[in-house]
Amino acid sequence: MSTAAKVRVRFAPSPTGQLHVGNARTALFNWLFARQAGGVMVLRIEDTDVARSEARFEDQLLGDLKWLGIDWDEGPDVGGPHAPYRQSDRLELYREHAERLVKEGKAYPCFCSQEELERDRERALQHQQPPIYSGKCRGLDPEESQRRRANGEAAAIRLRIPEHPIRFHDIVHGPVEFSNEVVSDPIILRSTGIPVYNYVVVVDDALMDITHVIRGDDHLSNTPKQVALYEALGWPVPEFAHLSTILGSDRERLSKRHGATSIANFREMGVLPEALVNYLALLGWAPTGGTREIFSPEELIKEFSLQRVTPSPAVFDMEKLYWLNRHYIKQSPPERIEKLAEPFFVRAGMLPENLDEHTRAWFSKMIALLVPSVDKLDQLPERAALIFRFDAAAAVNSPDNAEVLASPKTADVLAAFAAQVEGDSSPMTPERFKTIMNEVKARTGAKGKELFHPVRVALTGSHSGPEFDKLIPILEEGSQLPLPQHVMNVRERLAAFRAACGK
RNA sequence: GGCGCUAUCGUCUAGGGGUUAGGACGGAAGAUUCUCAAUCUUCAAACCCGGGUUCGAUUCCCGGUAGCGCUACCA
Repeated sequence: MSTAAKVRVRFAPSPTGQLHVGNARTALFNWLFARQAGGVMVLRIEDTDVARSEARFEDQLLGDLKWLGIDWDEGPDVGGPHAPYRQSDRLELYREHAERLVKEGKAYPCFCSQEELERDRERALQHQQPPIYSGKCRGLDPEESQRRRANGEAAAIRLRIPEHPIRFHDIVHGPVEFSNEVVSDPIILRSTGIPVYNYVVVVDDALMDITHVIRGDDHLSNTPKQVALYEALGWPVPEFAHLSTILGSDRERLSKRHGATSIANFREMGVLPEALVNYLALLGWAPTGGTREIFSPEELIKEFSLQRVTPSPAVFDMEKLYWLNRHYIKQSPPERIEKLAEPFFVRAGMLPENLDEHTRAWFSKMIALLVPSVDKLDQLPERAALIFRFDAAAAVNSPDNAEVLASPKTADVLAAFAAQVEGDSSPMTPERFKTIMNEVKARTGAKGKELFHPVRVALTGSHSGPEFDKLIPILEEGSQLPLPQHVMNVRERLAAFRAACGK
């Protein structure tokens, strides 16, 4: 291939379901490669499997890719010089080239019935032989075949596999060689006239001038057939790059069984797209030196290299994704996180549909308080339970609090704290809280944990939690806001807690 | 069954004929804080097995094993 040839890659998903992380990673590597080379990214929809393809999946697919920040220069939605970009719209093309191959003697009609083939196959398997096509119709006289077809006899079209080993180059695996003995003449056009995937993909890739085929390594074993097809069709063979499989923690192919696997799942969990992109890039690829982990999409475009892609399969590690997600959440402008987090709170019944100015300002403070402790945005409402769902009775009865509540100083501390709070109706500010605590400390002699833990339990229901300095204003201001769920302020909490203790 | 691909800490990986085999996630410990989270510091943790080549293999070659994939008128 000449170096002047413009890089053209394609991502060719089937619209049969959600975009899976494995495919997303393939799309990403294609995109990174294209953008780095200043090449063209093509999106092609492989919808020849009519039974499983659905239009709504195609829309989702495009949406998921866009969400990840992956764009394309040619595709079903934007068109392009090689349109159409949906295989179902290209059927005529496939038939045309198949007939051409037959005419040139590079392919031939096969009249074997499916039952017959199935029998052969089973027999071969029983005798522990490779179940390859017998070649029965290979030697049929072309004119005779032509006549039978003209008479309406159903025939599939098979490619004649050459009598020599098939070699090709793979950027991540190096040179690959397959013996032709094991690649029996594949069917390219079914007797129904519907073309077969391995054929279609070659016609499309060739006609779309794809220079680099970057895809999952489940296609590696299909590649010899495809190479034979390119050669039979008289088209240049592209470069290949077969990406390893992504596995689950049990080293089995990643599936729904392993939890979140679709891009939509991650989006709904509150994983940021740049975190997912960064993580996916690191699955199977590492930069020179191998020590850097954080990459923006722009940096990935600069650094990425197919030559540095590992051939070995990688286990998807949710913890590392979370680490990156935490990183990007902290890096983000707070307004962005607030905006993304808002729906989670609305859904949890903690926020109204539309926030007024005061509520928004308050919400912003709360997010700042909660955000350091979450892996993903959907954990925010549960972290906010200490603000929205204070339950005095549960606090009193919780085994986690038993030790604190049984501690000798606790009763004194709480009594002194209550006396201070109740003896003064001025607003509860962090400063006032501090003053009160100092007073309680002086009166009871308690300090450190024995001072703070009882108060913490009484006000939040737990002996662990965020700093009071930040928490108190959120409680106080929250209690003034018209929220779907009332936020109890310090006085309310204390009263409820003491009442619960009394029982 | 055949063919193919793969094999470095638990995980993602760097490296490579002689190295203290590096980084990151996670784990552990410590610092900090009333506590949790965050943050910082430190620690533990790996070359699948067997042959060969070689003065020397984790690295190169062969075999084994294991995992995965393909073996369709699926994609």
